[in-house]
Amino acid sequence: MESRRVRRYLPSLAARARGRQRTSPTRSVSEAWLPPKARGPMASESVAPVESPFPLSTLRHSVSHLMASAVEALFPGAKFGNGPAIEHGFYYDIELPEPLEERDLERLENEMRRLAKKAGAMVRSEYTREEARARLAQRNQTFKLDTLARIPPGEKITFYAHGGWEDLCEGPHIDRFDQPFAFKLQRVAGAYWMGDEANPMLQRIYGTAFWTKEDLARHLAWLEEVERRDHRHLGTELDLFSHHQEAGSGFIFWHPKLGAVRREMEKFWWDLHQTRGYMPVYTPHVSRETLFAVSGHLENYADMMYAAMKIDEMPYRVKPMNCPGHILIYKNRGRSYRELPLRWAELGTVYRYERSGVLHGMLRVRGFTQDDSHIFCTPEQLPREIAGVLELVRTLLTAFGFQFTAYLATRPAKAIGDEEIWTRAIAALREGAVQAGIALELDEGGGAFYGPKIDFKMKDALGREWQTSTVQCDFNLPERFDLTFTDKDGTKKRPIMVHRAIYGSLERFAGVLIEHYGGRFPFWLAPTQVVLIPIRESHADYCRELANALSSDGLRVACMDDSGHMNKKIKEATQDKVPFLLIAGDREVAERHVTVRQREREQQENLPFEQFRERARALQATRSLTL
RNA sequence: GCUGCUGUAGCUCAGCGGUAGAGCACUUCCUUGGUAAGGAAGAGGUCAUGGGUUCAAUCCCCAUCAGCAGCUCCA
Repeated sequence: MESRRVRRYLPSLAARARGRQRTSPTRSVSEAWLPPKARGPMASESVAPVESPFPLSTLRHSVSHLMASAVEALFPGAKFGNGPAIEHGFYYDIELPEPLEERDLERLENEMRRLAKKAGAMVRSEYTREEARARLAQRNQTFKLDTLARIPPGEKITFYAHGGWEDLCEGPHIDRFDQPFAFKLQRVAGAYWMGDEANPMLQRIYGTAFWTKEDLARHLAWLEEVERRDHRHLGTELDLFSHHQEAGSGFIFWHPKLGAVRREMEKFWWDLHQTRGYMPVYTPHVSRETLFAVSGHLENYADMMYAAMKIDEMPYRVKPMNCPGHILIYKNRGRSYRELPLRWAELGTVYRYERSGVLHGMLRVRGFTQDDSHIFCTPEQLPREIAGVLELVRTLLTAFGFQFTAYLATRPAKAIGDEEIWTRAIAALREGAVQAGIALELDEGGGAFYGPKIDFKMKDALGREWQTSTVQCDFNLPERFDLTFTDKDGTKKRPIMVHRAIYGSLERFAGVLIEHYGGRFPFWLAPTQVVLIPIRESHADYCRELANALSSDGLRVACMDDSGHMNKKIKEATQDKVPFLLIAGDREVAERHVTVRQREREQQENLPFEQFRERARALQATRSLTL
């Protein structure tokens, strides 16, 4: 694997790998509830690659060199950092006296094309450390000298050159530039040298390359589709949510249309829980600070918590998590083994400080509602409880049309609780997965310090992966709060606590749903499910009658009975992505029919209203993903 | 938080050192139309906020707030 070999030369790759774990199963309990950024395979990469002796990543790595040489040609004095291939392309980190602008990218592309034509072969040369140092020092390449110094003794030191421009690099590279390939420079952003905040910030130029124009075009089309589905754009376009300067960043205002979606999410969520023996609990948003001292949040999590407020001279805090509240309910009286397991669930809104630069639409926010639940059980009950949670996760994610993968995260280096309890808990997680029939991938050492967990990554309609659901064993909080239950033999024993969230955060899940569906919500979630459009004013009564009937079935219906032209109403409802438009004129009124325009279907159909009504009821009742 | 970019009508965006424009949306009137924009008129802006430079600032400078692309971070 190239990337593995390159890593020694390019330590920023390690940082990249770390960054990627943000969305990977190594996230800790709180992280699981924080919105990661989606990353996903390019649609174009699923297409069979053109026959080539070199993998795509090698081409991209080489094109990053080509770009660097173009930068040096246009901006003499540039100092080069690292320039690896990455998942969807490549980048190069470069220090320049002036910030680059987007229009510079076009100049660079032209220069790259010019250089590629005359560059010919890429030539590999091996040097001694001293020679290499001299070559880099002569060009005053201080970052490269830094990189050179990090190459372990005994390793070969190689340079790759094309068209007279050379770069310290382990390779491998393509053989020549005078062969067909297609590339595009995409954007400029800042990036710390070696990924360390303490280091100077370089300018990172991102680009991508493919062997053919067609592949590149496909990739760019995919990016456009991602752009089209961006929940922030759709949120404005479809009047779903907003945030406000007056309210501060990272806080979401759900508009009525997204409110309707959320109500459906909540209803569905609660239906699933009620039938699985969960009980609802509600806990306050603000508590005395001492509660979070006991829980350890103050000690370990203070950076993420909002400052204390004084009430009656005592410090209070807004909650960053729901668990301490649920624990207080548990501790409110003595507990018997007879009542375990206790399964308590709350849609609990929490507030966490996130650095301003990480906020992102609904996906990373400062106030959000977790679909939080805590299960208090005996060690013996653990496998059964885990199985129950996993089944619930599968049921819920599948209902929205997500595929998912589950990862078992085991004991990290820094952990509390003795070996034995970890071993038993991990065995319980495995056992639960077997019972639920869910395959586990292993994330060795990826558990939280307080217990092992299973994280889920779900894949959306564009193939991007998101982490939402998580199931975590906790040995820490039961200790800290001295939770007990009285067992059969009359002795006090320590329960195990399981934290779990399935949506994770309603904000983030809703944001992902918007992108997953591209704003075309399935019938049961659609903010407006049916729109009625009378052809003439004289048909409005009929339409209102039908609207009332559908409305009494519990559906969200709008009757566009104001004056105005039918065509325009059709256009508006279509743009709102309403699943069904029912149009009625003389013919329909006479026969008690409707003409149905179904979203994204050319063919419209004329059918008895009652028949449509049955169909709508069925779609709603089954939470069907298709119309 | 850091680097860069951005902030003009509800939305998308023009524009300019001499206090502003378009399209859509909105309001009113006309239009009764068989499947994606009927017509006309009107209203709507402290040009993000606060300082500064200038005879004069929406425009130039600084700060703040907010957004965007990344980086870093996310027990």
